[in-house]
Amino acid sequence: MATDQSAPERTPAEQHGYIQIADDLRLQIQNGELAAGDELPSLSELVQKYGAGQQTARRAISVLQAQGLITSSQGKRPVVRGSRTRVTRSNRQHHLEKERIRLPEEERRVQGPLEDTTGISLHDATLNVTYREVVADESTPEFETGTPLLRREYETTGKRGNRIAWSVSWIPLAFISSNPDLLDSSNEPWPGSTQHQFSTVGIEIAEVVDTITARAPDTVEAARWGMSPGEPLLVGRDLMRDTQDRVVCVSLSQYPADSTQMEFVTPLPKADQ
Amino acid sequence: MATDQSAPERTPAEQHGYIQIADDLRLQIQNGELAAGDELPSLSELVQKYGAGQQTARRAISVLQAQGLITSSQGKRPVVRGSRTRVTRSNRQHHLEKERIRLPEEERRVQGPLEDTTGISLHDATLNVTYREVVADESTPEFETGTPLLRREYETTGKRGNRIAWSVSWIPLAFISSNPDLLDSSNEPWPGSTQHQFSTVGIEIAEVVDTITARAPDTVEAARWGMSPGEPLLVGRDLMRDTQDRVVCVSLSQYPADSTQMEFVTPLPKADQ
DNA sequence: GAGTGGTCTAGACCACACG
DNA sequence: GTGTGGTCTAGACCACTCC
Repeated sequence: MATDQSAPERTPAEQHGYIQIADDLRLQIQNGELAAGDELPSLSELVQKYGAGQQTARRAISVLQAQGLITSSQGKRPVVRGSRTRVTRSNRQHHLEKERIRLPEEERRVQGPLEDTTGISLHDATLNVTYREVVADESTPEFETGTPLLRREYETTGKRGNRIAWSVSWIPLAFISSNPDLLDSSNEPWPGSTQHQFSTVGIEIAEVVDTITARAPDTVEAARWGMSPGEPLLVGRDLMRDTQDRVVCVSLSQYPADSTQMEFVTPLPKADQ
Repeated sequence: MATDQSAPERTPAEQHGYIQIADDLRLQIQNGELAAGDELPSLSELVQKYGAGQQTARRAISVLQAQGLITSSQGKRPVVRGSRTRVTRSNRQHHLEKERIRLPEEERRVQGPLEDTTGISLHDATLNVTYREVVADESTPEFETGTPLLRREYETTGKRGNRIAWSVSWIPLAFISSNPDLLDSSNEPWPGSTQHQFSTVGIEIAEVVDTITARAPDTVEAARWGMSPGEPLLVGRDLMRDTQDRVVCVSLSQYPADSTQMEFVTPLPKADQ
């Protein structure tokens, strides 16, 4: 009976063979029986141990990979993934940038925005900036459709062309056209933050709203970031409001979740006595 | 030649058949040629169109599923997933809770923390609270190992037993043992927030730090939340500091990324003139 | 060269949806 | 009952790693 499905292993709780194998291995990983860096059993060992076909064992492995618990590559046994150290991206930065606005340019340059947000020094990375004039459409619902915008795209890539950081921002041209320097991408990296750029046209930022969510990357995105399967992409959409309560800048940024964490500090006013 | 791999379709750019099929369909989805709710071609149609084996076509479908672009179920063709509306979880809440502390109990009860954070009314949901006394270990690195803690677990489930919200928090017993009501889970849901609970023992919260990341759920988690494949889990770790700069509470919370977004508002101090 | 995972084909049975 | 996806087996070639 070549295709007899009623294998003796099957229990009502664990309906499918590949899930049973995957769960068994998963528990070993979560228990610590298999520690980070350890090798998993080879496919043929799994086939023998669980009495399953090779494709079933393969599928179990691919489930664990999708859950981000293991990595696997050709010619080598699958390996238990360790937790990577994450770069912290904090909203404390918003405050620091505001304080730095009034420093002279030399001091503002000391540590640029790239180091701040990525923790990576410029020696190993290339920043690529693209400015383009566009009009607001459904991708920028915060602005009325048709509003002329400056679209600035920042991509930081590592030595091997892998993406390290990426963001886009949109600013209504009307707010910044009074300072032509702001429209010229050859002035990047600007010594200071977006907040400082706004200060040169008399706009003061009063509030930043960050909205965070996450999603699975598609094939192209995963390849660009060098992400391993099972690793989500953190997606942030930020919005800056000025002291007149106008939305002056919207930005979209992405980070691989296994190497990034976002931190938000909320100071609470002291209770009045 | 049954196992001849050099199919005419293969180009150097698209090395593998299943990736080629998946990418082709992905582009159709991202272009809008296939809109949310539309059915994908059936497996046999894909087999015919791409001249591939059925398993290859299946694999392409499973890639799209892992990317969160489609849903698929037995007996029906795969369907393009629409973007779900997300519940916003905001740090504005931290401020609001602080203001509510001094209201009389009846007014505090008007809208409970559950509605605030989940947007779901209590009629459709069940809140399950578990209190336990534990000691600090490696899961609570913010406290010295061995410190006695109160561990409070909150699970909100929907009508069909599906998890809607979940969090755990740890509080050093020394801070709250002076008010025995705080140690008794039958007082839940407490009329007001954790901030209010601390106010009953003379502790005022000065700062909340939220740290956000994301990861793929494992089999059990995905089943508990009723998450579809390819949907990441947002994980938050929050920390409350009091006016004496002591860490008084640590909590861990999880949400399905496709139905949740986190919002953080950072007000910036006005520049002094 | 042996071990091992990655991809692919061919063929089968089962479970579910829909008319 | 027919269509359709979900699971499984058996067998094959390829690509990579390591000795």
